[in-house]
Amino acid sequence: MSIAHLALPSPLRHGFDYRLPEGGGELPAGVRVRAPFGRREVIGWLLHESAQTTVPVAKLRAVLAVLDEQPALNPALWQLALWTARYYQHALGDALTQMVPALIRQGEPLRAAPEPLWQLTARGIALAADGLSRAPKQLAAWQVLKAHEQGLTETTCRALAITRDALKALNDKGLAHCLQPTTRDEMTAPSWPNLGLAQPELSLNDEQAVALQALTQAPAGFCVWLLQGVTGSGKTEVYLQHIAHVLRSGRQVLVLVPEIGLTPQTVARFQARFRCPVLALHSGLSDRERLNAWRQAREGRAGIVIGTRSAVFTPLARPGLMVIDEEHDLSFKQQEGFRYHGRDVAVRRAQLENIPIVLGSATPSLETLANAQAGRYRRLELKQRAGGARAPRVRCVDLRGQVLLDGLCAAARAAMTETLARGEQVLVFLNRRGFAPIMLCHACGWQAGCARCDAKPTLHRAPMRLQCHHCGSESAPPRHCPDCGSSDLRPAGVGTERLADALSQHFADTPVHRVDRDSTRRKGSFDALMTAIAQPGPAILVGTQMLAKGHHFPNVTLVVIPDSDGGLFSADFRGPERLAQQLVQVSGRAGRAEKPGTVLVQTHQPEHPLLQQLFSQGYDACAQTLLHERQLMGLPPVASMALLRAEAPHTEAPLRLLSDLAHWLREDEPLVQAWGPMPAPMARKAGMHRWHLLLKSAERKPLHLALARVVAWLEAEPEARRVRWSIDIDPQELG
DNA sequence: AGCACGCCGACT
DNA sequence: GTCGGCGTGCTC
Repeated sequence: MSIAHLALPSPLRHGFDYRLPEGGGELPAGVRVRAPFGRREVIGWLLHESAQTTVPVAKLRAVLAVLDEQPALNPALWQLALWTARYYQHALGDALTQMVPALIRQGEPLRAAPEPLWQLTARGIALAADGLSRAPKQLAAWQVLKAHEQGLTETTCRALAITRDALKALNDKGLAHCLQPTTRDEMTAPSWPNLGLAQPELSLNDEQAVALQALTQAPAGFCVWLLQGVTGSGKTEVYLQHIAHVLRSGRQVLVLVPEIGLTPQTVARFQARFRCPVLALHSGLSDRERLNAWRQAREGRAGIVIGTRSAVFTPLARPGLMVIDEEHDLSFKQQEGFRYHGRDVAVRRAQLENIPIVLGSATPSLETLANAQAGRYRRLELKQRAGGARAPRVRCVDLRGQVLLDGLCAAARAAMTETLARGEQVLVFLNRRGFAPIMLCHACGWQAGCARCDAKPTLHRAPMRLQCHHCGSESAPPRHCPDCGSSDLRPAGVGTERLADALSQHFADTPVHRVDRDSTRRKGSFDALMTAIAQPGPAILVGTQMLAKGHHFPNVTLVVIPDSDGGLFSADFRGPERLAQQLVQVSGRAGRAEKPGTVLVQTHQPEHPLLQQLFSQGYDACAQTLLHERQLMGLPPVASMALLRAEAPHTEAPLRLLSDLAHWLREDEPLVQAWGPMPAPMARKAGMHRWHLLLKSAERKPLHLALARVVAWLEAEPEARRVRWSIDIDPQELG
């Protein structure tokens, strides 16, 4: 009897054995099968076939159907799936499920039914270039079809920004026609045989040219590059020219960007440059569109795939290069469930596919810097701002003893007034949305608290609500203090909403734009704001994180950071690193060639060594100090770390579980240090009591061996079933 | 994770 | 009387 070992969509971390119908021949690993599982039917993945099983024969059920002839994932991606599940201690079946589009895990065929092909007719080929000069859309379509004599499918046409209307118009004029489907093998040839650039390349400065030269002249095969370029140094132009090089060799390129970076502008920049299909995998795609994109990438029809974290698993028929833009960005780490790090998975993938990968950032993570220093990554630096722009001037303002009005001191207000008077723009970066972070009673000191979390709900004004940003609960603010009955309840502290209100009163003639999750919730409102901001003339932008990433505001010449102290004393050992990155990234939003920017940092700790060093010597020096500190404390990236989280409605069960585990580890695993259990930074969240146990080891291997034992223990332990536990490998935030 | 089974409060 | 709350247990 033939036994199939399957990975099934379930959080259970082991395979399941099934009987396989006889006479099917040897099946390759990685094909999808349909199988009964409990009371339902699921789609699983064949891990391997075998002649025997440890499962009692009576329990075995039969595979219902084999869905694929060929594996869905090529050998490199299949190996990547196995590696990723093992590395992050996650159930393989669940990991595989998250690696493919929803419709693939629901059993849709791997490949689309053959589509009709669009081609130019003989008349279309003979047409002179000015024949369609009055129909720009048709002209563009005609040009693309002319460049692809072998024909293009409708899906590919769409990816090339050709509308159906344009095709129809060309068809009506007898310039193009649609051929009925034939059997074709799209896996073999690129759809962009002669890559033409739709737009000329920008000229490079010396540093950029050196970097590009290094990238393009390197021997083929796996290599990790760190492209470290200060904001405005033209990293993207280096990527684009490197990508052109790879596309010309007929290979495909995968670009990962942070969640906030996948904007229509980013995609447009790629589409404007290359005459090859550019796919954007963004959250707005329907399941069907996502499947189409996946197939196009997998069959080699897409030249460039741009996406966020999960795009790292997009199969490519002819991979040639991966680019991870803003590699330090937190959004590359999935923060729940399958907690993989998109950048680290990408590096492993590049190794398995044997292709180069470029990690780009102005403020590389300490992990990446350490890898570069150890010689594992090759480092390229861009220190000049393109076009001769100067780096912004940074001023620290000592807040001690100063009177603050809506969170701003007199010096900050004066600087803003001057800047606006010159007709320039000001950006105020505040990482707290809402009106005020606290509501308190002026008579007795009572503070509003969240019923379900150890957090203070934020007061929002429009509409007037108390909102907990941690569990999402909302309530109407009380009119009287529940403790003393006083009606003198006051908002304390400043959020973006309050700051924007105050500034529009103070600078009554200046438009004030607020950019945060609340003001950009509606679709398209972010783009509208960006358009408004791009107008010349004085303006004030007040915003959170959102403003710190990706976008450059050429009219902004003053950046004000009202509160930089939070990150200096964070519970998280990565707090200082994140603060340094954030300050540098925000500063980079300001100024351009003829108008250098100023950054004004308000702080109660002007002599704090981190700020001192960051502003006098720059990010690299600061990163060196932080790395040295990590070394002394035995923290990542010098050591390996994993975080065990446990939570339950009452505090005892998770605490006891982690205590037992810590005790057991201390006895049995001398190479692993266990810190805790300790209450999570927010010990109660959404009604759950949360505990952490931090595991650390000088070497990765003993930590992973110990974790495998921990998982086995947790899965067998009946006590653990009443606790929600999870494992976070290389935790990025201890929240 | 699903999806069942199973045993206790407020409704037709 | 039963509709449904979520605790507990199982999935080859």
